[in-house]
Amino acid sequence: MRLSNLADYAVVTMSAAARHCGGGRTSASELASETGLPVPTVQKVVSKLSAAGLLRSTRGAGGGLQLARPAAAISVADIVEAVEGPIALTPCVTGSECAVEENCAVKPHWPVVNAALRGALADISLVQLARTETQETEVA
Amino acid sequence: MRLSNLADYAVVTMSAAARHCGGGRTSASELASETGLPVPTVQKVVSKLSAAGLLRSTRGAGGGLQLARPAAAISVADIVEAVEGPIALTPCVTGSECAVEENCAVKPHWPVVNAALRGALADISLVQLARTETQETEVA
DNA sequence: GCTAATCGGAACAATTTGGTCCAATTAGGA
DNA sequence: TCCTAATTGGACCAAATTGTTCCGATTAGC
Repeated sequence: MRLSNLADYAVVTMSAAARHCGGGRTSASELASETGLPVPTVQKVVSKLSAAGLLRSTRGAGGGLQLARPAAAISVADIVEAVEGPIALTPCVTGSECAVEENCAVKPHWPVVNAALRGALADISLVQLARTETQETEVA
Repeated sequence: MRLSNLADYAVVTMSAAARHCGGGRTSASELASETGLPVPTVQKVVSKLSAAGLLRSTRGAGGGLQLARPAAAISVADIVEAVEGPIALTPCVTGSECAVEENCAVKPHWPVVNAALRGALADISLVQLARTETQETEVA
């Protein structure tokens, strides 16, 4: 019931990358120094993120990373799914391989919980995360 | 982002145990045969469940299990927390040991998601799960 | 054409999880 | 009163996933 560390790092990394929306060009090492995470870890996170289509990477010298989409169109749910795969609390939700599929009275209840979780994650976009820590309690 | 198998088994096991609310006395092997789960696995699940105070166990011959509380007072959140510990998507929620605690703009958003998930799990009680699979779509 | 810088994937180590077994305990019968 | 049988409780071991690190492939710039 806990988010994996990689997914947590991915959210932080994307949050840091969103602050470079103007320039658009950032490197993995720069993101590592900004977030305080080890460089190899950020590299792995960035790889998964770009493989999922959330980050656009340019190889070679002078290359770098940039957001594939505007920050408003990227939610925390997208980032988590990019790293951990589809959000599914139980195997029943996606596939159907359940050891006790016959008399499973619990199955019809899982999609409700799953939707609630995913909805809560989808409600948070990158623009809300891109604000610095000195954000005040804005009366939204 | 997936529930552990043990927690899934625990929910199924408790759902099966709730159907014995009348007699109150059930054994782990009986629950295993009803759910189709391997016996040792049910034993382990039952141990954690009784250690958490959700199940009352009586040792010795003729002993057995029974729900410590009425089924209406037990929610899925209780079962999950009994097996996996407190529900916390990130370490920030419970403790404060975060590698990037300084400039973590993501931290204030996690309690919201965490509460949404826990609320969805707490809304489902054992009485809803105790119904057999032949339950119809009751217009609640 | 060469060098330097960067991403991408592969390999290794560690932690947690899942499964199995045996010992401690106790009610029931002789 | 003693013995037997049945059941839970905790401990042990194997496996999978996760987390970290490293090295190779690729490309712009000189």
